[in-house]
Amino acid sequence: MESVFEIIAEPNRRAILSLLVSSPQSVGEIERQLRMTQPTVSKHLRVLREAGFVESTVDAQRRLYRLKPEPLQEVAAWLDPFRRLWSAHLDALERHLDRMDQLTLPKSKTSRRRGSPKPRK
Amino acid sequence: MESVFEIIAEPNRRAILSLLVSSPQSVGEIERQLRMTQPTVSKHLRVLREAGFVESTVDAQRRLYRLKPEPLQEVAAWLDPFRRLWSAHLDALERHLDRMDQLTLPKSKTSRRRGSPKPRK
DNA sequence: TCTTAATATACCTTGACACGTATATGCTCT
DNA sequence: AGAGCATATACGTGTCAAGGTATATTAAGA
Repeated sequence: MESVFEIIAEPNRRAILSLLVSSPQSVGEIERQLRMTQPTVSKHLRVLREAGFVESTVDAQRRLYRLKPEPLQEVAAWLDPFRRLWSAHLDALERHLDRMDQLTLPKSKTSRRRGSPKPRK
Repeated sequence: MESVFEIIAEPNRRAILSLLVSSPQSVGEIERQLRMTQPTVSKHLRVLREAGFVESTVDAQRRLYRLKPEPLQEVAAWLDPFRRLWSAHLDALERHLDRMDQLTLPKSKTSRRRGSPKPRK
C-alpha cells in the first residue's frame, strides 16, 4: 500500500474519510451509511489506521473511528506547485476581464471584486 | 482507470506531472530524466492525455507534452473539507503559543507573525 | 527509396488488491 | 457460563494495471 496517494485512490476509502469529517462513527454506522459489507469496512479502516488517517477508540463492543487528517497534508503539499498554475490562469482571466471593463465601461463603479471570495460564513 | 485519484496514485505519473510543471518536454527527455523505458513513458503519457492532464503538440518526430493542471482541481476540491480540520489544529496551536507569549513575555515585541506566510516570490 | 530516429502500440506475464464467505475474537447481559 | 452482538481476520478468487520485449508507425535525411 505504501503511499498516501494509493490509499486515497480507493473510492470507498475516500467515502469513509469524507464521512468521518463531520463526526466519529462506529464500524456499523459506516457500514450502513455507505452500503458496504462489514468486512470491507473493517479492512479499509485497517488500511486507513495503519497509514495514520484514522484512529479508533473502544466503546464497549463498538469501535469509534475518528479522522486524523494529517497524512492528507502530503497530498496538499504535492498539489501546491500545480495550484500556482491554475491560479495563474484565473489571474490571467481576471486581468482579461478587467481589460474588458476598461474598454466597455470606462468609468463604471460596478467593479469586479478582487482577490478570493473569503467565504466567512 | 477512471478517476483522477487512481491516475495520480502511480508514482511515475506523478513524477511526469511534476517534471512538466517547469516546462514542456519530449518523450525522450522524460525517459532520460526519470530513468524509465520509452514504452513505459508513452503508456503513462497516454493515460495522462486521455484524462486531460497533458496535451501533446507535434514537433517533427518528437512530441512535446505540456501540462494541463485542471483535473487536479478535483483533487484540491476533495481535499478542502479536510484542510479546514488541520488548519483548525494549526490555529489552536497558534492561539496556544500566543497564550504562552502572554504568560512568559508579557510585553515583548518579538511578536509571532500572524496569518499565512503569503510567499509572494 | 533506404536508413535511422522518435514515438506508439501489441502481447504477455506478474503481482497486488478489493471483495465475498466463513470463521475467530471479544464484550455484554442474563 | 452461555447467548448474542460488534468487529476483526483468514482464505480463495477475479480483475486489472504496470512493466518488459517485440513490433508497428511516422517523419527526416542521405
